[in-house]
Amino acid sequence: MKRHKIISLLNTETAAIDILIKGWVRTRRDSTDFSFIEVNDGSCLKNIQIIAEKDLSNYDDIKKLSTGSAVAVRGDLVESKGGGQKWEVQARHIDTISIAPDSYPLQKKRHTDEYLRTIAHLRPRTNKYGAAFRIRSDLSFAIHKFYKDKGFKYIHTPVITGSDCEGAGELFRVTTIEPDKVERRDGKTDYSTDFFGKAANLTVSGQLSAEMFALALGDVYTFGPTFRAENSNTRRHAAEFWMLEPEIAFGDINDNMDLGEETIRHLTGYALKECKEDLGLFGNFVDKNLLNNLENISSSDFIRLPYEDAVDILQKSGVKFEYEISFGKDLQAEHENYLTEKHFKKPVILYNYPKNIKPFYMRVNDDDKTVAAMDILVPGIGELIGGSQREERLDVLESRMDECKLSKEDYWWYVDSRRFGTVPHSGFGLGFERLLMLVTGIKNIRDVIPFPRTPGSIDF
RNA sequence: UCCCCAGUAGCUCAGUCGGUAGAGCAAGUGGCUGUUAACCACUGGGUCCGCGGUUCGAGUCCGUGCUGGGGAGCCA
Repeated sequence: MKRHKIISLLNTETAAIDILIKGWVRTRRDSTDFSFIEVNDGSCLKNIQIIAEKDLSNYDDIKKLSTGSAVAVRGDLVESKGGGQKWEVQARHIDTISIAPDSYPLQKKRHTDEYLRTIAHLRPRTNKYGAAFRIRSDLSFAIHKFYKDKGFKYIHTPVITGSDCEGAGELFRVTTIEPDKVERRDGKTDYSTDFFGKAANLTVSGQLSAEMFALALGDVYTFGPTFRAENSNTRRHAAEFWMLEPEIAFGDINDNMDLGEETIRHLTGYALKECKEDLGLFGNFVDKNLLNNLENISSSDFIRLPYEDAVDILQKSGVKFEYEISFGKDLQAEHENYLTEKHFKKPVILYNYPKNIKPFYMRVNDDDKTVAAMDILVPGIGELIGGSQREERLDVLESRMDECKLSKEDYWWYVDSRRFGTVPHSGFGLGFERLLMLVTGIKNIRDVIPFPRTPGSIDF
C-alpha cells in the first residue's frame, strides 16, 4: 500500500477510508480511552493528529511512543471532533517502526540555534529547520524555472580548477600527494607528479567557464557549490556555499542590473506565493516584519546609484563613520548598512566602481577610472550580488592582466575567447545562502545550509 | 586574523560580598482530561568547560587553553 504524504491529506476536501501514513512522532498525549499522537513526515510544517483507541491490539506499545519515534499508521481520514485541526486519522493499525529512547536530543520546546548546530544531523526534524530546508529546496527549483523560462541554459562548470588565482579569495588545494611525501623543486612544491600534473584547487567561481558557454549558447547560468578558504568568522560567510552565476551574451551593465534585480524580486515573490506556510513560521517567530519586507522587495524598484554618488551621499550624511570614505576606497560594512538600512531603506544597486579595487575581467569604462561593476546590497545582509560587464576587448583585457600581474599563459583559453567572435557580455554571482537569509530572516548562514563548513568546523 | 561577550542538570537559565548548587522545561512514577508547547503531584538527575594560581575556603578572583556567539576584515 502506497503511503500518503501528510501535506496531501491535510489539504484534502473529503474524508477518506483506509489511508496509510508514515512519519515521526512529535508528541503524544494520553486520554482515558485513547491517545493523541502527532505525526510529522516532513512533507509540510503541520503534523497530523492520530487517534489511537485503547482497543487497538498493541495499545500498550502505542503508549510507549516517544518523541522522535517512527510509525506507520493505517486508518481513516475523518473530520476532527476537537478544535485546532480540520482532519485527523482514526487509526486501525499502528506499526512501531522504531522507538526513540528518552535520550533523543530534541524536546517539545524551543531550542537555541547554537545548540541545534551541535546536532545538525537532527535539526531538520524541528519545525524551524524543516521549514528552512523546504524553502531552500523550493527556491533552488524556482531558480531553475526562472532561468529556463528566460531561455538560459544550465551549465555544469568544473569544481576542480587549474587556474590558481582567480582573485576571489583563498583557495582549497586539491592534491593526491601524501603530505609527508611532498617533493620540492627550486624551493617550491613540485606538482608535476601530482594527479593533474600541476597545482589544482576547488573552484571559487564558475564565472570564467560560464563566460565561454555564454559565447556559445547565448544566455547561460551555473548553480552549484563554491569554496573559499578564507579564515572568515562571521554570520555571513561559509567555506562551502552555493552560488548562482548567470552570464548574458550581448548584455551590458544595465542588462546585468535588470537581471539581478528581477532575479531577487522574482525569488522573494515566489517564496511569498509558494512557501506561505513555512514562511509564516519565520514571520511569527524569527522576524515580525519579514513578510512586509519581502513584499516591499518583490514589488518596488531597487535604487541604482553610481559608486561616486554613493560616496557623495556618505560624505554628506553627517554620520561619523569609523572608516572615512573617499573615491578609490572600497565601501565598508558600515557604509553599506547606512545606504540600505538608513538612507534608502531598500535594496541598492551600486555600479561603476573604481577600477583599482576590482578584478581584471571587469570592463573598463570610457573615463578609464571606473569599471562596469555592480553590487546589489540588501538591508540586513549587505552584498547579495556582485557582478560586472566583462572586458571583451582583447587589448584592454591583456593590459589589465598585466596591471594585475596575472599570467596570460595560465588564462590562455580565457584570453583566446576575446580573439574569436568576442562580444559584450555580463554576469553576476548571487550567494544562495544569503538569499535564504533574506527570505527567511535567519540571521546566521550556518542555519540555512544543511551541514555548514566554517573555519575549524567540519563535523557531520 | 583582530576586538568584545559567554561556558553551571538532558535543554534554557539564576546563583548577591569568595563560605561547598537552584528554578522552569525535559525524563521516571502516579493521577486527571477530545487533548493540542495539555494539566496536577511526587522522584531521580551536577567533572559549575579544561589546566594552573591566589585563599582557611573558588561556580564566584587571577592567568592560560579550548569551545560557542557577536562585531571587523576578506567576499557571495
